[in-house]
Amino acid sequence: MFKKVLVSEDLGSISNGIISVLEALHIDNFIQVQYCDDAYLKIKKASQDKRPFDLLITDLSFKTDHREQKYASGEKLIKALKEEHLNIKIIAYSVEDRPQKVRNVMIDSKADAYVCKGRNGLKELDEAIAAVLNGHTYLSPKVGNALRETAPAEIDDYDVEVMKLLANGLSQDQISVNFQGHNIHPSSLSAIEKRILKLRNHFNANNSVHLISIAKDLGLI
Amino acid sequence: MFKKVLVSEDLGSISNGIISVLEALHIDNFIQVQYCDDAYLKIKKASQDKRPFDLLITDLSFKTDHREQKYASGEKLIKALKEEHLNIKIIAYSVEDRPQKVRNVMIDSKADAYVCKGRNGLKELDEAIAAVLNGHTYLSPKVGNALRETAPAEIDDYDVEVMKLLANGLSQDQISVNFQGHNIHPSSLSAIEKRILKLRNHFNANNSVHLISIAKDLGLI
DNA sequence: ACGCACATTACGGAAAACCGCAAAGAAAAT
DNA sequence: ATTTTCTTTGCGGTTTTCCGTAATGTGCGT
Repeated sequence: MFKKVLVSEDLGSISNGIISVLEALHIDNFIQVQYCDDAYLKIKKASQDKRPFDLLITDLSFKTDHREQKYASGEKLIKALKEEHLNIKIIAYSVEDRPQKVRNVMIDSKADAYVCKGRNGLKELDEAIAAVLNGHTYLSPKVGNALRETAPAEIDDYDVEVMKLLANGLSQDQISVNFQGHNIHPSSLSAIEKRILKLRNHFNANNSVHLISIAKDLGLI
Repeated sequence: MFKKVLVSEDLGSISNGIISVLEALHIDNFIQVQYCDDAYLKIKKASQDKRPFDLLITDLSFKTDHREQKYASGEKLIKALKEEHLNIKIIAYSVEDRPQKVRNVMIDSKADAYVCKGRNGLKELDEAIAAVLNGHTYLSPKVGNALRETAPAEIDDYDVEVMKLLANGLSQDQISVNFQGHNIHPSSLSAIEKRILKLRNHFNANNSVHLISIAKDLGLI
């Protein structure tokens, strides 16, 4: 079983739940942190001291406050740790259940498991720990098909930026000018139009207003 | 101190946290449910049996699943209970921190306290229980000024309906037709235009997209 | 160098949004 | 009944969005 676990989660009430799972598994060597940066520093330090953590359970979204954070989200933390190929298993524990998000975390950031907070969250977390321990990956049943689904035309950073500017009240023309000013390409009005059209089709939106409404609901912007 | 408490919250890990607070207060007569409808039924039943609950701690948003729910959200549950003037105190416990939402829950649904989930959520929950016990209301510091802010009273149901339809992708023309079909007045295209203009001015929005983006952020729609 | 696929830009027309002002209607006051 | 005021509707003109299509550019393999 895992010997040393780090729990990164800013809501005190939730980490309580995680810890009850750990205790049920007789894991008593665990530490809690509330910021991604703290998690990163503690893991690095422990590794250098030859007393490494072997499991990280982390939330994805953290409320921002006054403290400046280098790793603002769980994804970034996970990706950073995995890129240093530290020998640590990572379980993402999030309310987020959108396939796209799950894909990002599992494929891009390379987490070992993705557990959805929900009615069965703690039970699934328990299962995830067992799976990861045995070198497998794990996905909550709710998002189990996220990786198999036909990857829908990716929504990339460019798309998100366009939608953000739209939501901030810029006209397509202004977005074009904005992109030219920031050397972002493509930047022509025509290109902006085309991209918005692609997004509208992708989300089955009738018009720009509808599109931004949907994107907001999905938490894309 | 409260004698009998109901906790309504669909995320198991969070209700664990709530319960640890209750236990610290030596309240051991509590029941957990994961659906608003269950909460309503249990409270009604207990009241009829002359063993009423005297405190309800409830989340606001519940993930939907296959089960049809009469009360889909915490607000509706709170409002229904308060309208029957059962003698029960109610604390809303939510991640939501938008003033408009807080106003709705406190003023419209008539909750006794509003606690934001967050780093200090459990501590504040503890304070809220104490306040409510003494007949006071309580707001998390983060949303403490939500009720004092200049209430945007001039946004009425009609305005909200217009914005909802806009957000759902209807053109101003289609909204006009929709209103005529539902006998809502005014319904002319010109009137819709004028209303949207008023809303844009009110929220300092550049255009309809911007308006709907703002309205979503404020929780109006 | 050439052709080919794909990305980007350009353009023109129809629809919708945006904007100001005027006409018509309804309600209230005198 | 008439005036006054406010609400609702109508309308013309400009800008922006929407949509199809065409032209240009760019990278890549042969």
